[in-house]
Amino acid sequence: MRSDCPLNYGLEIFGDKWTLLIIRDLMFFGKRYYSEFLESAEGISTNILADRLNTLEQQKIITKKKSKLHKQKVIYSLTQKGIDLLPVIVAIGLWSDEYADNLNPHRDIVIGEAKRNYTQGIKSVKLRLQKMHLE
Amino acid sequence: MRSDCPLNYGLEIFGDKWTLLIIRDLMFFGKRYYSEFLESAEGISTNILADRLNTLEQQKIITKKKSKLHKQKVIYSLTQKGIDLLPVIVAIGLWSDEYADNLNPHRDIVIGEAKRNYTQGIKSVKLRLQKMHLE
DNA sequence: ATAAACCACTTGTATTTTACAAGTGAATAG
DNA sequence: CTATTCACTTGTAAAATACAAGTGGTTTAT
Repeated sequence: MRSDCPLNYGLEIFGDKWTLLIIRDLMFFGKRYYSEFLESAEGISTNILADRLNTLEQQKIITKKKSKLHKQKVIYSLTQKGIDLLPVIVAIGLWSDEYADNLNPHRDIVIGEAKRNYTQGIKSVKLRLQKMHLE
Repeated sequence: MRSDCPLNYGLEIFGDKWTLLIIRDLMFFGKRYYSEFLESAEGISTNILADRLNTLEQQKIITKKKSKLHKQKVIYSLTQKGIDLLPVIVAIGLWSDEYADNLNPHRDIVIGEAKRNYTQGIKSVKLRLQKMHLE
């Protein structure tokens, strides 16, 4: 670790161009399989995806388990630590909504209530996520 | 741009291990000079710092101007777009407070009121920042 | 039963980014 | 006039990323 600054702690884990996109896919788009992450618009490559999934598992932000129905499929899920990244993703999304043009508005994902004061929105989406990712 | 996702917009600009640390230094530690950013604990190298400062200026997140008192010094300041990154930094900080050990608590920077619902905290720090960075 | 396709990766290599050390030129201090 | 400060730039080695191809089990189709 480079310092004891909390911002730095986060950045050392997900300070890159891909990690939070994987979290987003788990969080908002309900993706769970390796192949599903590959389909996302940004076009992550296979080795980078494998690397990030491993790091996220080590950091206990996601868990990995084999599907019992399809033995060759691996199911990735968010842990509580992962779900708690929601405010980070929301904050970035709202900032981008404000300053970028021609984006698919973040509002559609976070829902209107969250715009002004998104604490409540975060709580409700969190609850939904906690139920959703049991399998 | 890799996609029209708002999260991705943000990540393409500050999705790395250094950019938000520079914003933090401007925002919380009142740093304004190139040499001051170099002094931070994480140890950014000179070429990376120069590169990030340029990108941030292009993105209109910071402005650059020569000091009138010291002609060899350059003053960096946050624009409104930069100040509005506060919620992102706060969100990362609070997450880290929750999940990392032995960190210098983010609370000390964001102040107690911000913990539960940091919207108000964000507003007050924002106001201070807007006044502070006029020169 | 066998072949084809699927799935989650791994491997190899070229390209890009980062880290580290040193250097530059203008400005200021002694 | 000399030394130091300041904001960088440059060169190069090391690391990370991108792209293409391959691997080894698993499931599907015939």
